[in-house]
Amino acid sequence: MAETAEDAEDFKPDSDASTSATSKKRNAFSELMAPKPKSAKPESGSTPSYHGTKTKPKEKSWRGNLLPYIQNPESFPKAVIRVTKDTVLIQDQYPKATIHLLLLPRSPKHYDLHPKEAFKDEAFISMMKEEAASAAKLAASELSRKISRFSASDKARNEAMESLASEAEMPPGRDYLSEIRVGTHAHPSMRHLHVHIISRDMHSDCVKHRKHYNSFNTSFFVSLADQPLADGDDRLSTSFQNANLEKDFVCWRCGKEFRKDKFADLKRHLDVEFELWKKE
Amino acid sequence: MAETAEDAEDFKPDSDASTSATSKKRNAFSELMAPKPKSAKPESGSTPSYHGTKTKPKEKSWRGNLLPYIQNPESFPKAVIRVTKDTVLIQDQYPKATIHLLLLPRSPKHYDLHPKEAFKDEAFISMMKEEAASAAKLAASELSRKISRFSASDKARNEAMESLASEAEMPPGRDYLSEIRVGTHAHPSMRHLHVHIISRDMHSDCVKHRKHYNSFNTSFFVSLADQPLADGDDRLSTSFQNANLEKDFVCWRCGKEFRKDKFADLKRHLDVEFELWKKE
DNA sequence: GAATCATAAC
DNA sequence: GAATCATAAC
Ligand SMILES: Nc1ncnc2c1ncn2[C@@H]1O[C@H](COP(=O)(O)O)[C@@H](O)[C@H]1O
Ligand SMILES: Nc1ncnc2c1ncn2[C@@H]1O[C@H](COP(=O)(O)O)[C@@H](O)[C@H]1O
Ligand SMILES: [Zn+2]
Ligand SMILES: [Zn+2]
Repeated sequence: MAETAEDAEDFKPDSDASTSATSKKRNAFSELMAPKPKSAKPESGSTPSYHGTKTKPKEKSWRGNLLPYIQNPESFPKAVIRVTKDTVLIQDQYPKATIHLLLLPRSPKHYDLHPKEAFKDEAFISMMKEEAASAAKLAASELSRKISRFSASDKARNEAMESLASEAEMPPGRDYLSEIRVGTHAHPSMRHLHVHIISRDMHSDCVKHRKHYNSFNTSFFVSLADQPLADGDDRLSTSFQNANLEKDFVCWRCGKEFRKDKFADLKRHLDVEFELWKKE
Repeated sequence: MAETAEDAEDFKPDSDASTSATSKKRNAFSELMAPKPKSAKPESGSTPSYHGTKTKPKEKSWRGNLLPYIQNPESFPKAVIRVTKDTVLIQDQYPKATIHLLLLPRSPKHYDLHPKEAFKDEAFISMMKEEAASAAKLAASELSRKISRFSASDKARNEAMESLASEAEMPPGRDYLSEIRVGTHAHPSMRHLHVHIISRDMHSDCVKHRKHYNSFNTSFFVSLADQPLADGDDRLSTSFQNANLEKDFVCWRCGKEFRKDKFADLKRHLDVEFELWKKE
């Protein structure tokens, strides 16, 4: 999420476009959540320059770090999950939950717009909702792959699976899709339009500070289903959103509250919740 | 480890004596590495007070947080692994590796001394080495319990185990004891004498900054076997030890170096090494 | 020792 | 956005 409304920015060169925050295996789809170690930089001059003139501060270059995935998805086989006519689906490089993907529209006409502007385009929001729905199904099945073995509600189904039962006679099993959330941050930090496809758990080493948690667990997180937002929607208020990031914490699972200066306590609580949640 | 040599300290009350940094199960021995959620404070006035007079700055009270384990081990059933005539063995509350225990001597005559002083006592160092050797075996067997299923060198042995072979016909298996290190920090932060019993991996969420890594992976970590140190041993030099904490990183497993301002890179590398190491 | 907060520099 | 470094306050 962006630092805090209307910030003036310096012109700074950027470092690497794609280092990873986690490790283990490598392999885009099958290893859905495993980030990557180093990897390529954007190939060409992907960041326009305005420096020299007085007013306009040059945009920080790291804000453009999602563009290479759009322009050159084949260069990021570990990160890119799917490319369709209209979108690129990637692994978030600093996943804030067990599953965390980003859906990027390929249309230059839209990818440079702020979500609230882009989603006014009816055909565009409609396309994005469809692509996101399909991405969410993918995320759900990957979540299932990761935690089904701990799941009580999947027990019967998994046993039927073992005994090679046919789909028709298999009990339904856990609804993983309901654990996947789809939406944008009210104040994105990364320039190119992206929709988060994320599991609810917030169990990740990459959740390191208050804003990480609150940006996904307050109204700062805007469901794609709510787009386009009506004029006057609270969520369009900058001060409202800045305040959301500074709020006390509320556990996504049980509603327990933690003072905003008790992030470490929240983290320990999330660890416990994660274990229980897997077992649901 | 201590902040940096000879520091002047303010008089401050302490908060909680025993919160935990990890989560999951609870159960001292069987769940060797699982820390604890809250737990008791020291019962009585365990911290002496000198305030009032001019020079001596009152010791920070958190430095006394290991004392309750010694004075009242039965109050910490999740943390305390073993109590013998001479020592208390506990889980480190912020484990810096897969296995991380602390061995605390019970003798008030020794537990307040700096390691370099205490270990001059021949009977004492001898006792501590024996207790530590036994604690290390315990740590090794717990390490085995945690990672043996990934281990190539344990494969044959584990299969023999499955088929209920007798110990005599079982292949030897991995030497976990060689993965356990035993020693003290050159400048401990916690007041009461404690010996670290720690697996080599440094794979832990609690390893959060440079000093965490370097205090266990430079000469700042003093093997118990090297005690008592000879007069004139480099490791008794404060400036030498302060410098150790500020050094570039060296991977414990492959020797790869990382600039000291690349801690995040080191962490990613340690994640990779951990996966490979488990599979040895 | 752990943890929160603020601040550069990428 | 991530990451390093310094600084209180416990
Ligand atoms: N180079 C990158 N590749 C992939 N994801 C990234 C990269 N840099 C940042 N991110 C993620 O992009 C998201 C941007 O968040 P926001 O702009 O607040 O919606 C965060 O979830 C980051 O973890
Ligand atoms: N309350 C506590 N209970 C158990 N271990 C602790 C506690 N506080 C700190 N520690 C550990 O004690 C060790 C002290 O390190 P040092 O004084 O540098 O040898 C570190 O490994 C800490 O994680
Ligand atoms: Zn909860
Ligand atoms: Zn290495």
